[in-house]
Amino acid sequence: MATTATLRRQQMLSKLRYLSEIDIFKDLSPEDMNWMESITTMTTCEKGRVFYTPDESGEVLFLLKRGRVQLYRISPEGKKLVIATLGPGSIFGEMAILGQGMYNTFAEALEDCTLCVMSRYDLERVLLNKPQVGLRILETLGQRLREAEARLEDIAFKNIPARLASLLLRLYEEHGPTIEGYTHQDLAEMIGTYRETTTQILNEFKREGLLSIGRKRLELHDLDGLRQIAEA
Amino acid sequence: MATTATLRRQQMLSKLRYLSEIDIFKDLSPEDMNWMESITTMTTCEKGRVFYTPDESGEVLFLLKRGRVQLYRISPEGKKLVIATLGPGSIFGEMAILGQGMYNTFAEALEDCTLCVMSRYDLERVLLNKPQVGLRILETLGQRLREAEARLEDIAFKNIPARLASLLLRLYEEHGPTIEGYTHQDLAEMIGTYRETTTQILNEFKREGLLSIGRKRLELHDLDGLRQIAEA
DNA sequence: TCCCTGATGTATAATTGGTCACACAACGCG
DNA sequence: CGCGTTGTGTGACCAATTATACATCAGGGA
Repeated sequence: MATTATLRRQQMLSKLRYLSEIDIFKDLSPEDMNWMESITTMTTCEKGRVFYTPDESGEVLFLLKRGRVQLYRISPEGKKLVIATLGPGSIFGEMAILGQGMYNTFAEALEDCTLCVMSRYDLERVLLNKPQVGLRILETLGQRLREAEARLEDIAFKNIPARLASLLLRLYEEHGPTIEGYTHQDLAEMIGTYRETTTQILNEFKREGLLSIGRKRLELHDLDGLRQIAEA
Repeated sequence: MATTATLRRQQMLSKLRYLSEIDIFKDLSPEDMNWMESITTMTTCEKGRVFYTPDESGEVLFLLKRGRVQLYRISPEGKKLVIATLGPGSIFGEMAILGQGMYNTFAEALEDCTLCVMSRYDLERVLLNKPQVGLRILETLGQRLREAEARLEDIAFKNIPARLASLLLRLYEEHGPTIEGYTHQDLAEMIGTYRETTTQILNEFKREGLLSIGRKRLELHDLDGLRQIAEA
């Protein structure tokens, strides 16, 4: 039954991921789209650029059209924790609608990105005129809330191996069995631990035949084994 | 500067708390309100009742009119983690709009509650017809997201004393310097640790003159001291 | 090619916090 | 008032992680 639960969870995550791809504006008419175009500013942002930091106060909403973005926080000691990794179709800076910036949060482009920027005021106008858009936003917000709460549970209940296994399974959903482009450091920041610890656990996993390791490259072999570890 | 940051945070939390009191429907006309009444089911729920469990599949949205509700999850080992404590005006089960239940989550009435229940379908109708309502919901959802992410940060970066101090400061915002009605067990569940550990730390705090302890009762004396501990 | 830098491997001490096992105190109810 | 239940206090022990300190390795650019 443990396995059933995990399976169900995997399916759920797939679905969520799918939902995140939904275009917020997909059910607007062409004229409405034109209107939207006219009030939003479209910008691009090269890979690696940190385009939002806690001190900038701009009350804006970002719509990610292309590329991937990482939101993270930095502890007083300089430790980094990745809060969310967002793909095309995502909305963030939603807190703008609360009249609050993304307190404490940095946003960094993981790839070259295209994004729309809206002011709080314009957002409100759009929402009042095009309720469907509100529904879509509600969906993506709800998704992020669920992910955040799930991670809260993970980090509170699970030990590091379980968290790492969870993470690998999530990455599997996105990338398939070959996960490239992440350093141990990156992985560590996503589960809130040390790079050294991550290396240790990965090697344990390797010893158990769950995966094989290359430079910035992981190959998952035994998904069920990982799922079992992720349970604890 | 550490103190400044904390102060800013406290103010922020106050504001959030205030926002959470907003009535979702406050800018509807009386006729609209009647319409709302007609499509929602109003129920009451006595203190202590667990009125939502993970196995019930009902795709519903709850609107809390009166009382307080606690959302929590239970680990496979039976450990409990409080995800959120909600007051009047809160919305939950929002995941209904995603076509997903509150996976894994229990909802329990901390006090006698009055709540409205809506189906997913009705919710959509309301949102499309009354965009202001969508805005309000977006606000409260955003607030919960922010709280969840803040807790994620806490639990990832801070040690138990810091988390406990944080919690006490949050409770201070709600109850003032005298915090009653919480057992050590309750506090432990909110920060994701053991009752024994909580007792230990509380006594340390007492020794340092930060607070005094009674049965189900805490009296905060040195807020700045607590803030300082909460930083780490 | 050589060197520099980023990435990975490992070992070790120091702590924290989890876990178990009780003793005791306060309250509430018959 | 006595007793069971619930809340609190503490100690011992131990496993998991932190934190620190290097060694090594791979790849890319000068």
